[in-house]
Amino acid sequence: MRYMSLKRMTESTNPQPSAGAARRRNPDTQKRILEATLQLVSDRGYSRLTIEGIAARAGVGKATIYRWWASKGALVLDALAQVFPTFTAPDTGDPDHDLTTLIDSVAATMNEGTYAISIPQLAAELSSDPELADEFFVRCVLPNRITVLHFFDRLIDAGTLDADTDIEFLADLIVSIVFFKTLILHRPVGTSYTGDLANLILRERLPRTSG
Amino acid sequence: MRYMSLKRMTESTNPQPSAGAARRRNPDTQKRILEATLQLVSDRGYSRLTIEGIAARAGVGKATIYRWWASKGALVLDALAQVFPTFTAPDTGDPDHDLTTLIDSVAATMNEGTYAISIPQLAAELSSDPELADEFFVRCVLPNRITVLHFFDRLIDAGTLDADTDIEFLADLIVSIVFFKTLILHRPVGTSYTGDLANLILRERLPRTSG
Amino acid sequence: MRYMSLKRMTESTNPQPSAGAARRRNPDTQKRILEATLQLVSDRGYSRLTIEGIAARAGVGKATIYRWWASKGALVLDALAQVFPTFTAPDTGDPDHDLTTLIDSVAATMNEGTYAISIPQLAAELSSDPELADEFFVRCVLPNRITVLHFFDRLIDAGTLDADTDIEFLADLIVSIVFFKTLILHRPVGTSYTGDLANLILRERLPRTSG
Amino acid sequence: MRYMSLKRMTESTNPQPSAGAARRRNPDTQKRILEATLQLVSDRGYSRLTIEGIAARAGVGKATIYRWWASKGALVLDALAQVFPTFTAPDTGDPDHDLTTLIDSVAATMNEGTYAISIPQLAAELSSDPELADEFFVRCVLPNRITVLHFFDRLIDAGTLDADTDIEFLADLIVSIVFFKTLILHRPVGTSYTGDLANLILRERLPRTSG
DNA sequence: GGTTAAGCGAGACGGTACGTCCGGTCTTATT
DNA sequence: AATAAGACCGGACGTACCGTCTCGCTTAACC
Repeated sequence: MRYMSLKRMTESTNPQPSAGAARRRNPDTQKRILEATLQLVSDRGYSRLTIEGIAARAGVGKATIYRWWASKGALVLDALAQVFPTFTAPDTGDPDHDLTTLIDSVAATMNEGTYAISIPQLAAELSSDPELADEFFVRCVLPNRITVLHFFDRLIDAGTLDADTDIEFLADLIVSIVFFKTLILHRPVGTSYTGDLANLILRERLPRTSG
Repeated sequence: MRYMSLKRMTESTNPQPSAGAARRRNPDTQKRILEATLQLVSDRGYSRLTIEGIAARAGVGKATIYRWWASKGALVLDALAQVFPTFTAPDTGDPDHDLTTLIDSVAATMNEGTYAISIPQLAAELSSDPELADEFFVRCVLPNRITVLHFFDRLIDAGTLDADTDIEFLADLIVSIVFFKTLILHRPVGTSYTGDLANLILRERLPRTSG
Repeated sequence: MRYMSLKRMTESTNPQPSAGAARRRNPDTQKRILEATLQLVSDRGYSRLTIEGIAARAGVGKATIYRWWASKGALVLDALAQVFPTFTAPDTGDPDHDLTTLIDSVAATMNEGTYAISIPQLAAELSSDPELADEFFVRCVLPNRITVLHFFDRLIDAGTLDADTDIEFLADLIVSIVFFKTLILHRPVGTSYTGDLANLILRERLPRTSG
Repeated sequence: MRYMSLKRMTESTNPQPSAGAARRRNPDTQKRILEATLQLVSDRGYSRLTIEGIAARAGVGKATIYRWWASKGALVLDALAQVFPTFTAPDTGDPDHDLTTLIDSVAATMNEGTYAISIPQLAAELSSDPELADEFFVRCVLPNRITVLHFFDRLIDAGTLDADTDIEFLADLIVSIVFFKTLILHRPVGTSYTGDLANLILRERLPRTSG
């Protein structure tokens, strides 16, 4: 294995609500809360989200929410994680096509309304709550990161990439740039950009200006 | 000029408080408010910042703050912009040294307490307030981006980089990765990482694993 | 009989929990609940008493309490009634001594911590719940009132009081003044006051100022 | 002066809201709050009164109520004190008539809806809040007690009562019995009862049964 | 140099949401 | 079948800040 530096692969500490005596939660109630949360976070964004609003929308007492989630951040994270996609990398034999498709699917996710609105604000929350950050990493980031690393593994096996290529760097590279472009700069990542990235990775060639 | 795609170089809309009849503002009062804001944002972070707290700390009425700034975001941005550094690129003739120094200074800024705490939360705010985002870009990002682009200009003039290199891509690349590593993943950007980036830019060589 | 205007001598409606099918109640459980109630009402007073607190202290489910008592008032009343004293009037042949002893024992009860704390607050509850008021009357007031009336009967038989004395008025007089002094004004009823009352009753002589 | 044992004649500590810097209250707001409080306490009784309900009815923020009153009890007391009557004793020369009129007016007040509902519950509150009890005494009880004592003074001057009669006892007697009969037992104090009391006071004659 | 409009501190105010407590009902598992 | 445990909805609690709004006071600008 080439990427076992995934040391943060802690098991999820998530909705197990502390107590030893296995409190019995009502699955229907939980579902209604998570759905209401997703609805409202899409509609209004994380910062205008209120626990009262969620409770009202879900037809639930506020205390029920506080019983099972420690904070607004934990609730939103849980709700997002339920629906956050896990992409799969195609394997057509054409590395250029496969890689651009993979990058596009990452970019598409970042651009999707719900995530575009909620992730920057959630990221702000995570930056002051390491436990929550870990949970986000484990539940949303890690599965996809593994997909990407497996993909590069395949390229190495096929001889497209050198065996000693730092594929974790490549994963970071893709995610950083796509994250920054879409969520911070709010600029679309178009096909030309995707091609530049693929070119950089497959042929170690930095992009040139068209002019 | 190779990077005149800086089309967002709008003039600052900032503390001009709309009104036509030149209001007489007390510079001392403004200073106390901005200082109090910086203090508190460093101590507690953006989200726990309150206008009341700033007013109290500055010994100022709340209305005075509302008179001059449209929102908490505008105030914090203004306060940060007063102290946000403008890096300068060294020019020793050794491209590797100059470039790693430049990247290090960007990374150092991102790691400094005040910015590490406030920028992710401010970024969240910016993502739902385009005008504020523009102002941030113009006052904090643009000057440094110009520095970086000038630096790459020099490398082109010296023949270190090809004349048609997409230096805007290079600037994005550095900022994206440093931003992501430090502010999102909270991982330090050490010398090895800096070297990898310099290597990639100066020699178009992706990093390899040590093992 | 001289005082059969006790028309409110309704039978207790109390802890018969309505239902037809003779529920088998666990006597130990009931006892633990009543004891916890008494404890807590003494410690914290009626208004800071909570059903949850009682259930926790008694090691009992809340539903068990609701099953057997209709309200917090009914529960507290039941608990108090278990321990509320029934005084006995002495019969030494000295009317002054016997009467002052009797009044003192009423006053002493009113001053006892548990009752001093709980009775005013219970009285407030009774004033908006006639059924509960009736129960309180029958279980706590009536037995003692009968004792007092019997006592006055004896004084009439002994010729100390006229045969047509309105002994219900006398009973009201004693209770009213002692209740008001101790529970409303929080002023002790000392021996001088007790003597004044005895003097008024036995010799129809209003008290004079000492000076 | 025959009754200067009114030692509790402390000056009101009431709505002077602590701070030295004389916070400026809006009289209109205060009036709306007090009116809403009176309305609701008459309608629903003290215990079903909520601060939220008062705020809503008065069109006021909850915080405004909490700013000026320390507790529900203090607010209700303030509201009641605004409208609590101050009786005047008639002086026709006929002591029997004057005294029965005076007692009747006390009884009538106790029977009036608003007071009948709120006073027992307020009394319960007072029994665990000595400061509030003092304020109630000073603002509602004391003025009327002085009236009663002045009345008995006149009777002494007129020779109707002995000069050394303990008129404070007489005042207690009237209030105790009327309070107890009306507010605790919820029994009306009719003309026959009033007459008995007057007879007891003016002629030192305990009542006899009619039969 | 006196007037006057502004900036300003202080903080009252109507609101919204917070996070907590408890009431009273209902479900599940245990005894 | 009664119980303990406790989840659940709902309503109110008392608090923190929001952004707006008077108040007087001070101070600079223009008569």
